[in-house]
Amino acid sequence: MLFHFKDKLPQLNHYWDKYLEFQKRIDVPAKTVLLKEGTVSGNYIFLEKGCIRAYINNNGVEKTVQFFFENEGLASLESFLENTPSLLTVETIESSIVYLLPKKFVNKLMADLGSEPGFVNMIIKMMAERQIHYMNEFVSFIRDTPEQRYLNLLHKKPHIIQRVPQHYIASYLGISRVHLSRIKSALTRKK
Amino acid sequence: MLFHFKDKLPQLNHYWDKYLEFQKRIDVPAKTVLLKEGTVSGNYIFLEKGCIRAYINNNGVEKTVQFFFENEGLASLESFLENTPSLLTVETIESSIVYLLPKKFVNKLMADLGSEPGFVNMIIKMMAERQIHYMNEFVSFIRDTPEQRYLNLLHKKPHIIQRVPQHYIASYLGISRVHLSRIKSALTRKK
DNA sequence: ATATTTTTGTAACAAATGTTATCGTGCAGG
DNA sequence: CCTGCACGATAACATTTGTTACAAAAATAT
Repeated sequence: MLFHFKDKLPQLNHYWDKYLEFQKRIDVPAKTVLLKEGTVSGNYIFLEKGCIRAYINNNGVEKTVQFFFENEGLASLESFLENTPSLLTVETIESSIVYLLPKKFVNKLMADLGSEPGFVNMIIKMMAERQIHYMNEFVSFIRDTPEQRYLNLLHKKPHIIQRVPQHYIASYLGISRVHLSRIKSALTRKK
Repeated sequence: MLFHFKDKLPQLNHYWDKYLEFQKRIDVPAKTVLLKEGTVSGNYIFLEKGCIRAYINNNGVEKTVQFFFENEGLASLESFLENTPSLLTVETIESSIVYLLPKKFVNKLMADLGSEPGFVNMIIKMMAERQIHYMNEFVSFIRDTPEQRYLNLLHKKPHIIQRVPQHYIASYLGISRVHLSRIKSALTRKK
């Protein structure tokens, strides 16, 4: 659904640079919506500074699906590729600096680079990585208890826990914020 | 993680045919393990007849992740691409007829077809579809109650419910088989 | 046809998780 | 320096879901 991009292809920096002029650099406060659920994704979003979350709104209840930090890029893959309305809303958590690259330039870029040796393999590898990422998230949801999921996050992505407000993390873990509080206090008591 | 293959590329049937001789056709009874958790995936698996499930074993408890039916193919993408041990076990539900295509021929096939016009785009599109599939599964887990997930399955993939034993479906929905029974009886009472 | 295994339903109880409400803390904006 | 507001902890209670156990029905093997 969402995929990283720019940082995966450092050896093509000279290509990226050709597109820099088409990007719009914007400086936005916290809680700014960059892509709204129900609209068609028009930009590839690259995050220079700050912190973003993607969430799905289920009759008033927001369920966070993913977090993004410095030097990560994203697009709603489904919406981007198929011009369908996005299921997700993308919103800043902190005040952030982002670059927006309109879709038509992304398409041009893909066309330009299609013949570049190794480019296609890189794209495939990138996509495989994203797929494996979601597969693992999915399996973890099926297999692990919320406590285990919290501990996984703590060990594998401590920066998320340090930087993101706890109620967003709770919704990312699929639990209520009260329950996450309980899990945390149970863990400190165990130690 | 798992991806369909052969049925997506009918216009390349003459290519596939070149590889048919390398495939092994086997006829196996129900509950035959085709790929065991912890081993490296060595074959692309194509299902001619029957029914297969992929599951992950969590200290004795099996969690079903996906079902496959006639004319669907699969490989543990992660294990296949990266030669890592598979997280999943793949096992027949009914007695089935499957074709196994060893990985080295799949690799050869990819190399042979790499220059074929449109082939790469097709691969990318296929992978995007798989990614969107897992994304949707993932979102559904976060967003929907077990009852909603059951109803989704009932409406969108009724063949699964008709054909697969209920306790596998329960584990696919992420709930106990008792709870699925409760959901079903609650639904019939509502009607 | 009979025996055996698999699958399903249901009840009773236990554990996990959600909901609502309240309180305290810290931080951002006036 | 205040004053809200966002955030997090906790308690009490409600609901959901899991677990275990048992029985019946259905499928499969002998």
